[in-house]
Amino acid sequence: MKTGLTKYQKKIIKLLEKLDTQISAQSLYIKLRSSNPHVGLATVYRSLETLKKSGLVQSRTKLNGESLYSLVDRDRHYVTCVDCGDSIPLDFCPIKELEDRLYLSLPFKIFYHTLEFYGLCPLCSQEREKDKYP
Amino acid sequence: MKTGLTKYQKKIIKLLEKLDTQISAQSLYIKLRSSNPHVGLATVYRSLETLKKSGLVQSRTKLNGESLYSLVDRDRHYVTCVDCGDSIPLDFCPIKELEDRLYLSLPFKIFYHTLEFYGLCPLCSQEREKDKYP
DNA sequence: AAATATAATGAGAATCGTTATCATATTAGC
DNA sequence: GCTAATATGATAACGATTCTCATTATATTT
Repeated sequence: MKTGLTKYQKKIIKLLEKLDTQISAQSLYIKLRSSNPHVGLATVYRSLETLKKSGLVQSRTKLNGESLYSLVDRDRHYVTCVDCGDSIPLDFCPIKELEDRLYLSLPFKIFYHTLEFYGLCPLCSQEREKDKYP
Repeated sequence: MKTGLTKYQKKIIKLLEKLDTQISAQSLYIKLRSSNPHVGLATVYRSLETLKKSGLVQSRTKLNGESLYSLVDRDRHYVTCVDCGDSIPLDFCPIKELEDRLYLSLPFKIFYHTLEFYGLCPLCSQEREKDKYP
């Protein structure tokens, strides 16, 4: 057998496929434990690291420093509030075409991209107005 | 005097203007200390946090979890190697127009955006080839 | 200007996600 | 099956960031 992927790397890929959402390493660890009670946290981090380097998994970092992982083909982007940290997904990606052009023009083998917008969500915006005129 | 910015917030803005590059909170702290020997690290983090929330400063997160800060108007983006972590800047931004459209269509007050491409840099790509055929 | 309230600061402890260590277990090559 | 290489688990260590709290500076009131 020569898949190049270890036992847990394969389990993690499967899990990410099933979940079809971004998830933190810690949460992934919890989920993995329910069917593999002896798996260690380090293994999850190591596997994700390897999968990232092999171009199968991508990550984005939340404002609090936590990383969220997903399969590379999830081309989804977010608008994030700098105040409360909440993210809402966008329903389109304007980058695909550009990525293809970059792929040709740079000596870089591009696996994926992240695109995020940061600002104030309606609620936090509203809170600030309240504070101004109490 | 009613600028809304504290003493160190102003110093940090000045410094970021002068540097005209992204910088970590820790490095900013070092630089700030050379002219303000008693400043505390917590103040730097607090100031950056406040400046971010007020839309004057932006940050992006490196693969190792460290945040880099810059003034919001630096519309620069990067291609980052998932292997060595090195980033090279792009000399254009394809998002500006989109951001304006988003600004109108979303109930979000958008301050800035981040856009990053991840993949393998030429060197790391080469290393892997070597490993395959040693 | 003095008195009081409010916000900012500094020093260091605490937190938390992540990474390194190392002994053990598993897998791959022969 | 035997040996070498790789993966794993438990836990310690790490590092960036945040929190705590006593102190200081700033703003507001009198």
